[in-house]
Formats: sequence, structure tokens, C-alpha cells
Amino acid sequence: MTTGQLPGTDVGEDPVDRIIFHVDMDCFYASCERLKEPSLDGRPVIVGMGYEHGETHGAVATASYEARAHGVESAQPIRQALDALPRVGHTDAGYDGPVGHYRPVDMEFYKDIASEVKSILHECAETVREVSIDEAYLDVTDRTGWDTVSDGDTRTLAEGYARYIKDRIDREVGVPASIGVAPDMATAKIASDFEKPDGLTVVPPATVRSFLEPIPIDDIHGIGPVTARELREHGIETAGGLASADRTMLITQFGSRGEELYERARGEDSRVVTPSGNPKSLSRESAFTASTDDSAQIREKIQALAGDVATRARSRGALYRTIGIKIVSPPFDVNTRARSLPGPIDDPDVVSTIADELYTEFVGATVRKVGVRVSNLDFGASDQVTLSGFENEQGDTSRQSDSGTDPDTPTGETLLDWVDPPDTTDDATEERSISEGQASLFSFSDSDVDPQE
DNA sequence: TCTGGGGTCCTAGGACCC
DNA sequence: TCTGGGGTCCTAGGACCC
Repeated sequence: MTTGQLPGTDVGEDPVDRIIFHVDMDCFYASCERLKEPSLDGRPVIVGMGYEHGETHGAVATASYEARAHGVESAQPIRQALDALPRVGHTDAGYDGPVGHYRPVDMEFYKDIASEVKSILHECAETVREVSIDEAYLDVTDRTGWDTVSDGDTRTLAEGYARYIKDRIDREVGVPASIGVAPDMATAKIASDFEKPDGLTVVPPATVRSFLEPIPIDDIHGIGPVTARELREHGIETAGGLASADRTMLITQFGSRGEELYERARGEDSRVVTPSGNPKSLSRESAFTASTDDSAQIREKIQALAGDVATRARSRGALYRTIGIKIVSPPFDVNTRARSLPGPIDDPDVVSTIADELYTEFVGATVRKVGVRVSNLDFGASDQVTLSGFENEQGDTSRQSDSGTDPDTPTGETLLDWVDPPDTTDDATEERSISEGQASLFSFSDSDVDPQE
């Protein structure tokens, strides 16, 4: 009974300060390129696409810190990067300024390296949440402590453990990482960024508030340009300002997100590190070299993307129940359309067909970019299911959605959402009437429905 | 920052059900 | 039948992240 805890907490158990690591690889793609080519060490490296001559668009995926020193940044249009840092060997005659080493994205290689890193992380923590290819949260509460090492310094056990992980990654894989250590995820995230590259920042529980105090709001995970601007209009510039802002105002203005941000700014992020589950959607998109209204060309690209997405879904064992497209018109108008099926399928033809149908609404529009997406994924089925095959077998559609990450997933028994059949399939609609504009693409016999319905 | 590609989560309105 | 409340699912858009 050392402190007054919330009513309802387990009696006799003091809540323990958690120890969360946020591990963030430094300019990961560039570091990987350096593994391939050690001669790139210490030089400005830019990984991206679109820098070959003749190419006009593309973006920087990752820039090494040497390149960043010349103003090159992630997500920057490649043209700007080339202006700031001309490509070595492709400079104008007489140019003797700084140059950059450009490399194309080699995702397969990066994934290999990332999995080496991840396996170290999994050895070092019970719970690992992989956020992206180069980033993860670890809950290491049961592996180390906040106790101070008694060697005259104020270092904690946790710091030593983080150092150990960092060194292992460097020694065994050969890429640098930064680690943030804190009692909550949001603070750990900020901490990993604090001394990048090759950083290690430890924020013990008692110092969380003072650590966060001066952090600019833009550096808080979850605050982008829009929210940052709106917060500034309220005179809020730092995490400290946010922490002492009027909570009610934040909630009325920003909803549940406002409350979340308020709590994170106060070091009260109660999110638990949970293992990363299956993806929620898979998509593929592609920009045209020049915006076009040529629907034949657009359709062709959509078909290619649809095929890609379907292939990827199949290779990952994902069934999908919703298919969508994205149409981006100049300057940057994003339109999305989606349609859901009565049950999860794996059928590339259906992805193509629906994507094309969804596009018809946009025929004539000028398009700079298109995308195809499948969502409402289901990883629980063992065998492939095509829409046309769905009608015959399928005694059992009552499979559980696996992994429990999505407990509220309905079992999708209703057949009433499937609209607008293409006019080529009218011979296949035996029993199911299309009179209400609601029918299956191919017929869904009643056995498709969960038997216990 | 005139903007590539692949994601996540939230919100709001409408349809529909009881 | 003119009218309340609760809930789910779907779609579209937006903000944000790497």
C-alpha cells in the first residue's frame, strides 16, 4: 500500500513501471546498401527510385545522414534530391560540388537483413511488436529493471540491456540502430529519435515529464502537419504545453485522438506492447509518368495492379472480402471506391472485374495515380476459395478468424450486399433474384450461408 | 516539401435490423 | 405507421506513419 492506486487494481500488487524499448534502425535502407558495398561507408547514400535519366518522378526512400546534411530527406521528390546532391558520375562538366551515391530500392535484401535484426529482438524480449521493416517495440519489463547501477554513475540496468541489444545488432548484422527506453510506448518512440543516429536515450519513470516538456509537438507520434497547426492556434507548441492544456478542449476539438495525445504528452500512454498481427489490407498503387485521361491506359494499369495484389494476397495466404480502387486526380484529389463480397475469396479474376467496374465511374477523368486494394482479410482459411467455387463446397464457413486480433469480425453470412452484377453473368443467377439490384456475381447457393444461421 | 508506395486508425452518414 | 433508441455493417474520406 505504498501509493493510493486506482480502485479495482489487484490488491497486494503494486503496479510495476514497465520498461519499453523502441528500436529504430538508422537510415535502414542506406545501411543495408552499405552492407553490400562497404565503400559507401561515410558517403552520402540515397536510396530511392526515379533517378535514372529519362525518369521524371520518384521519391527518396532513405537518405544517409551524410546526404541529409545536404538537404536530402526521406519522401522528397527525387528531382529535389538530385538538385541538392547530383548523382556521382552524372554531373555537369566543371561541377565540383558534393555528389550523392544513388541506389535503387532492393526490398528483398532489406527484408533479409531486417529478419536477422528481428530475430535478435525476439531473443531479447518476450513481446515484440514489429511496426515496420526497420522499427519495433519491445516490452522487456521482465528482463531488466529500472534499478540504478551502483558504479557511481546514474545508469540503469535497462540502459545496459539496451546497449547490449544495440551492440548485438551492430556486431551480428552490421547495421546501426537507435533505441529509446521509457516506461511507455509513446515516450520510448520519442526517445529513440532523440539522439539519432546510433542513439541510446533512457527516460526513467521519474523523468518522463521533464523529458517530454520541451519536445516540439511535431515530434509526437500521431501529430502531423494538420494537428500541429491546429494545436499552435491554441498556443500549444510543445509536449509540455500539450500536457498542461485543457483536456476538455482537446477532446471537443480532436475527439478521442485529442485525449490520446494529451495522455501521451503527459507520459500516460497506457498502450500495451502487443505482437504484430496479420495485415488488415494489401494494396498496390502506381503513378503515371504524366497524368492521363486515356481510359484504355488507365484500365490496363488497374488490371496489372489488380493482378499484383491478388498474387500477393495468395502468396500470403490471405482471403479478402472487400476490393477497392483509388483514383488520384491532379492536383491531388484522392477518390476511393470499394465493394464488399458476401464471403472471403481468393480469386484474381474477381479482383480484376470489380476493380474495372469501380473504375467506370471515373472514365473521362484525368488521373495521375491509381491503386487497387483488398481488405477485410481472412487468414483463417487453409484452401483457396474462388468465388465460383464458393458455391459448391463450403459446408463450413464458420471458421474462426485467427489470431484473435480482430474478435469483432463478423462471419459475413449476409448475401445482401453484393450488388451490380456485370451483365455478362445473367445466366448464372438461377435462384437468386437480381430484381432488387442485389445479386451475386455468380450464383451463391444457400449452402454458402453459415449452416447455423 | 506540387507529392512515390504501402500501410493503420478514426469519423460520419446511410442502410438496415430489432 | 411519422416515429424512439440501440446496434451493426458498409462506404468514403482524412490524418498520419514509415
